[in-house]
Amino acid sequence: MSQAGLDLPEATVARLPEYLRALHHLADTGHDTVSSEGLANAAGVNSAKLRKDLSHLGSYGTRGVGYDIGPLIGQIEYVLGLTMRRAVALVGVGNLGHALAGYAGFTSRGFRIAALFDADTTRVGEKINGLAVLHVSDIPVVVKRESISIAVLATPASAAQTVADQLISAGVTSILNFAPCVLSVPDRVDVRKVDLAIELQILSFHEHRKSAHVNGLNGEVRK
Amino acid sequence: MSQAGLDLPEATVARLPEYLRALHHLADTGHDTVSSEGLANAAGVNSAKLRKDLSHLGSYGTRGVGYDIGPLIGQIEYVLGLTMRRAVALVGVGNLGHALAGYAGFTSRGFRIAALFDADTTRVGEKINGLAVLHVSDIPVVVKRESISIAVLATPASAAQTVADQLISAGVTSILNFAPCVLSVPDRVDVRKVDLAIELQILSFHEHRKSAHVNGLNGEVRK
DNA sequence: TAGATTGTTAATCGATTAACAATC
DNA sequence: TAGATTGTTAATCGATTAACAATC
Repeated sequence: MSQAGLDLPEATVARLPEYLRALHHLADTGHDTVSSEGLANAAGVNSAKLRKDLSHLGSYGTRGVGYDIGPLIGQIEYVLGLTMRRAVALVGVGNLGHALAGYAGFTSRGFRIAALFDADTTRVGEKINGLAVLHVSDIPVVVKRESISIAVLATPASAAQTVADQLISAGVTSILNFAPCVLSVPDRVDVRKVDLAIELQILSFHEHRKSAHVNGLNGEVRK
Repeated sequence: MSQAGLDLPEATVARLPEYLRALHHLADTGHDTVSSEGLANAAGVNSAKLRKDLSHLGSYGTRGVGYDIGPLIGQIEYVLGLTMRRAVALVGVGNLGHALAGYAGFTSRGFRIAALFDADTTRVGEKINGLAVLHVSDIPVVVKRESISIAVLATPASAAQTVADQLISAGVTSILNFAPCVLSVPDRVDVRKVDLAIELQILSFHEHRKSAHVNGLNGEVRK
């Protein structure tokens, strides 16, 4: 009863890639099976949560023994749609985009950077990892030709919405947005956002709380 | 009754930086007040959630009018601990780390990269944005001297745990981890993880589901 | 069989949301 | 005052967790 159209809780979907990474690591280090406790530790969650998550995929464990690593990798990759290598477009090869274009993790974990775009004509033609940077005006033609459905957006915030609109009308239905702004997109398009400063600000909140604690304050009153 | 030791729901903490970004944008474009509906749109959430979140900070709105942007920015920055510019250490100036070292968003949004480290002696001494790369063996001395409590980890996964241990014993209590691995740290240390391949894999899951839908399948059965 | 471990249940917890009284 | 909008309530929803029966 394992299905692709499977409706999984979003929280589970977000953890499956971490399980997958941990399972690959276990496989690489010579393991064949792993207990929920073992895999949970490797993935940084508790074992009840792990078992609950995996139970949504169907039954890949054996009571008293654990999970068969090989088949479980196959099932998670299948559910995540990683049985094909997905083509990704990257827009914006500035500081961050340039680094993302060279990021080995994309290649090793199911993706292929199929096109690079930038609005700056002086960067067009430049090769990164053997792939030439194209002008953003080529987005419609190239995205269609390469059947690209996923894009990584690494432009300045001021350009992000316009580029997103162009990507979407060319056929992109998933966007990973590194620009610090909110994108407005049709319902059928999925957006995930990574904002590096926001991550640090969340940590800053906890630093602030920790220092209040050290001062023995239960609620350092402002002013 | 605004307090620093304030216990906020984690979900609220994670959204405050987004509100802050939207508020700065509104302030920059000449606005003085904004309604919950207006700010919610700018931040990509619904207005009920926004009002609930802000209610935890105390009362900064006026019924019938909206929120005063200036004071609200001040309050959110205060709660997030951004009234001081926090010193950050960055370890690993490879592909991604080099880009992060030059990321303007860190500087403009409350942080100061105070030290760069790498294990590769051939990179030690190299200057990035005017700051020299130091060897990881300098972590204990420099982290203490500069009172650094936040670190960004952009090393290979194989080195991440060892470097994290060194950072923590030098006094770091918050880590932003870009290495694709789980860190084990004491309870007092906060870790946030950014895994670029995982973000794409989550999008891939939704792509897979969308294509199953197009095929009219309610549950494309496997095999 | 005895020991180990999964898969599932049910209780609990936290987050979201609509609705509206309070109030500017 | 009338209109607008906040702050709060209460219902709902989804996620987490401990515990344990099922079963290898």
